[in-house]
Amino acid sequence: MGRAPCCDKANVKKGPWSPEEDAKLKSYIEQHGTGGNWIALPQKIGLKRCGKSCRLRWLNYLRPNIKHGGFSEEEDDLICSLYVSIGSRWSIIAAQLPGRTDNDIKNYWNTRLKKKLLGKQRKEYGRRGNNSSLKRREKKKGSIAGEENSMEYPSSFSSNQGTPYWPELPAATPTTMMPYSNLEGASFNDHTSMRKLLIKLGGRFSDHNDQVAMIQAGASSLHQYSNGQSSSSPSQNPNYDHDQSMAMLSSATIIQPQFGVVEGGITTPSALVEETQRFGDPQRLDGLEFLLGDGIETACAEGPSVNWNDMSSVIYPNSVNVASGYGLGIQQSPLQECSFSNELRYSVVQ
DNA sequence: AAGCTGTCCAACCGCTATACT
DNA sequence: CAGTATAGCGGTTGGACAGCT
Repeated sequence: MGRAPCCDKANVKKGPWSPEEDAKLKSYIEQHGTGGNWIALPQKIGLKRCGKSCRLRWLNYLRPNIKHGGFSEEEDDLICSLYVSIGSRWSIIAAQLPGRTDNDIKNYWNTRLKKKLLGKQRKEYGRRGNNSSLKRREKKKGSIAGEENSMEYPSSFSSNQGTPYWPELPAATPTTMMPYSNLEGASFNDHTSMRKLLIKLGGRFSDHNDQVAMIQAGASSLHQYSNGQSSSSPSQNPNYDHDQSMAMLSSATIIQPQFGVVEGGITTPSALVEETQRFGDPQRLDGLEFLLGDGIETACAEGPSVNWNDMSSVIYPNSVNVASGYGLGIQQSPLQECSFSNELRYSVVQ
């Protein structure tokens, strides 16, 4: 038996909000606050709306300082980076983007960013025109499961169609792992938001090192686009190529082949699939399947849940070393420091 | 001009987590 | 500790709109 509905569905208005409803809700909350009870709120102010609907309307539209549309490139990058690091936890991502709502970011990702990334990725593949297997697959595309499928699962990452294409990356250097510190308004140097983020993630990341590793993953992906330039902030680096960065975020930075196979690390898509199959949490791969190929879906159909750190470590093999303390062979230096904040500062010494 | 198609986004739905009794 | 209520989250839907044929 299911739980009782949160409100009387028959007497509740649905659909778009009228300006009058907006005004009522807004003025009440501005004067009295929510009272800690959204369910009771619509009755108090005479709105024939579900409490959940009121909450959503307030949070996504009426709340002060809400920004709509006009995402900047830096915001794009941050969203991509965080998505790659933590997946579709939109509320956490939104917490790093002042004035943005989780719904907005989610919509933006689903309607634009995902396509943008895929577009860049395809462009990248296209640039490598000599890739004969790619050509074959492109030719074959029409006969495979239709255009939608090819959109979701770029052929070059398809695990069941021959050798996967591995983008080449410059080896990671300490400079490419510089902390993410210059992104205006959404920096991980924002101590408070960082703390909140960590607290929120606490339930999923079992210890401090895991948390730091995860965040480092997100931070480092932003700084690897600079191709080893010492000025690694997008806004500071005169050679920063946004298009290239997006393409790299979509492919190269996610899986880093230069690390090779290391103990405790997984560095190929097929290894990722295998590892995921072992731990088996398809949810953790949601949205990333387009990076990995359609083998994922069947590979992850069953099995117990796995901590996201498992995925994070797969995607960022350098980070897993920080978190778990093995596979040290791939660390860039004996002392690796992260300066998100004093409290989060850490070091790893072999 | 009309119909079709694709895109965008507000809002809903169902689920889990958390708080409360 | 168990049961229930509420908050919050992420996925999905459907309508409005724009562009194309």
